[in-house]
Amino acid sequence: METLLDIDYIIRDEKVVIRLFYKTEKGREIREVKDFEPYFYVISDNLEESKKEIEKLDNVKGVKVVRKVEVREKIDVLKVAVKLPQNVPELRETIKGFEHTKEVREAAIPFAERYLINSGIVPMENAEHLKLRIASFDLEVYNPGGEPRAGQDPILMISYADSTGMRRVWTYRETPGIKLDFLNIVKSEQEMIQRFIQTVKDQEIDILCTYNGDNFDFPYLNERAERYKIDVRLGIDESRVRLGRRGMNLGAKVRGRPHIDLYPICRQIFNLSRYTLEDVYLEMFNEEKKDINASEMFSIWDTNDPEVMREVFAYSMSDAISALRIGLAILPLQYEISRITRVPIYKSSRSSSSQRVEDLLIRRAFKKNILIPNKPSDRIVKERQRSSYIGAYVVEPKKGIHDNIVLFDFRSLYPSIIISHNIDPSTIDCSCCKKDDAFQSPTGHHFCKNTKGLIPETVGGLVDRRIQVKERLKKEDDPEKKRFLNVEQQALKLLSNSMYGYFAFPRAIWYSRDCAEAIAALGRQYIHNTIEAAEKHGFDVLYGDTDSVYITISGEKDVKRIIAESKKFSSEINRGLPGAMELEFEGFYPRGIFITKKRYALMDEKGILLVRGLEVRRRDWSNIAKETQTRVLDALLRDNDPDKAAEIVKATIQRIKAGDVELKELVIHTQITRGMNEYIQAGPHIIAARKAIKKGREFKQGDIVHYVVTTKGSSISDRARVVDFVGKGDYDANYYINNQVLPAVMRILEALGYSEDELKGLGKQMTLGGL
DNA sequence: TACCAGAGGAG
DNA sequence: AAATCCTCTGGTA
Repeated sequence: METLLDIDYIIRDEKVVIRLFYKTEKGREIREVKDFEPYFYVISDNLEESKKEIEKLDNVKGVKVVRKVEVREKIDVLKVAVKLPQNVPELRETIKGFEHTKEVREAAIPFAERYLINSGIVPMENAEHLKLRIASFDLEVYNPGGEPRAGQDPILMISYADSTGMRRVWTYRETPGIKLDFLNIVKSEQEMIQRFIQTVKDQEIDILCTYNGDNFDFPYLNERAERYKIDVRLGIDESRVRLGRRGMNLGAKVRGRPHIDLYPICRQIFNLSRYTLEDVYLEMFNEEKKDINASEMFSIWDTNDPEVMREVFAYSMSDAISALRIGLAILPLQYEISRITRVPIYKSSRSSSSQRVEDLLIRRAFKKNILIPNKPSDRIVKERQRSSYIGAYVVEPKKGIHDNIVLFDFRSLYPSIIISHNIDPSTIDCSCCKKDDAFQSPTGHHFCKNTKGLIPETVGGLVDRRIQVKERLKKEDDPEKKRFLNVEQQALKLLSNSMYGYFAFPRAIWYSRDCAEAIAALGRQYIHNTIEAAEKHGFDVLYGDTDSVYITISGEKDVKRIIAESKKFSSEINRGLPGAMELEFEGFYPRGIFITKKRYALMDEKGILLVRGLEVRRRDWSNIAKETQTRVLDALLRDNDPDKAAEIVKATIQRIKAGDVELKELVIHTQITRGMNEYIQAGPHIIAARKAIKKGREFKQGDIVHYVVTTKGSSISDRARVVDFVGKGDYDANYYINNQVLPAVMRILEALGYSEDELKGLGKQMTLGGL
């Protein structure tokens, strides 16, 4: 048994050698492949001439005519084998200029990846059975000037935790009287770094986890190590950690011992207000983790108070332990994505959803002998960005409270449309099929009924496999195996749900606006028809969005009858649907309130509140407003008690006025979505961030600003401050009453049919304190 | 008051 | 570096 952890290539004696980094039952193994040549394809309008011309070029090892699939035809192209991977880009440019060349293809696939595609090897296979050794580490650094500068501020501690149970904090400060079994005091920063590196090797670690290691820990470690002329040789082949560019950010690569940065993964899979290690830990395990404000690290270190130092060492240790625990929880899904897309985990763990879909499609295309299209040029991308199309349909809700609500939705609507209608760039408007009825082609395009497209086949594969996994899941009793199967079905769902968005993504290789548009149009037809049928059936349609419909029978008190009628209805609809499609009875809600499109709340039979779109779901509203809104919803939906709701609002306003609301209830979290200088209109979060920058804090695109509206300043933006610079009690009570709590609760009361005057009175009265 | 930029959610 | 649909806020004229 073995698992492929990483792959690369080296040049030895002017020959290219692929290296496969395996973990086997016996340990680590680097296997070499020496007979795999770099190659690419040339489409030519004169194969003979092109072949002769290309054969004369330096570094070309062979040219042969091969048959490949292009869109829906088989065509002959030239396969050009070359000496070294670096010859590919050179030769591509030369050959592009040749008279008969129409296009050069597959000349931008990285060589090691090319081997992986062609060999069909599945990375991370058996990863769970081989008991991989996982470690995590974390640095604490000196930071007297606010943000630490690696050029001058030393690393103070390195914490380390691994799956064999080893725990360490290395430091070089003697603190008398402290005995902690994980604490290891060494002579210098240099020795600390060396101990860490040696431990990773001695422990034979397979995967290294960090929390933000790409952009902090590894770059910092590298720079500090460089000062001492130490090489951070953590690679299995004794190579250094390499910092590569990944778009705007860095990526720290450890050869053969994949480094997984958990921070970007957490940002991708969780939707939180903050993404500190503490917040993510709380979200995942519902446990508080020890936290020390990083900006205080230097003063703590300088003071060297034994009691405080003990806390800091414990905190440092908890960082590594938490990161390890998060890693162990998150890695199985990452393994699975790596296996399904067949991409090494270092890359797949850092991939966007469009990249993953594309990786999968490229591998499927190779299997089907399809010639892979080139990436679109920037000019084409810009052109594609200009065009838009009509997407999903949203039903105007029947506003207010309703009882006995049934929810139907189409199971995986878009994937099932892609499969059922064979939607693919290569099947669109084929000449072998006739244009069908309007339902089949609402955008005027039709899709081939004879030949399955690459994308429908791929989505079909994912969906079928998911059905099988779910079947196995049902029969499985072993909880561990159940977990693996559940992760597998999650990964399959993730990928099949990304396919529609991929079609409309301007940088996609298999971009097709027409396909995206057709999928959306068909989606609208299915939901429209369902709504129409529901109304004909005597249901009241309360709301619907994209693939869902909320219905009830107004005046009907008999819940059993409503549910029975609903089930009858869905099976009736399903009889008329194509194979892969299904309308599901999703749930029953005794009570609910619809405010506007995409904003509503439901209470289920267990009394659990389900809220969509309202302020309580948004990170850019304060907790005080969100909490109050939740309590008001609860009073209305559970207790049917508007007076109680009003009391809640009054009490909250009193608290705000009294000035004793905690800052953390008042913080508003808003992301910086563009460059700090690109704003035409800067909102409060940008103004707050600019003020913090003047005080030495760093803010960049992608960061979330955590701010409070204080009393100092004229406009709201003027009054907004980053929370770390706000003193206790320094908040603008009027803002939190009039711009946070009241709007959030009024919206709900308004939908209940309170007259505007009543509400104004309520609001005004409350604002003025005439309670 | 009307409009726009900006943010973030739903599905 | 997935799409569109939609609501709402705060700034500006």
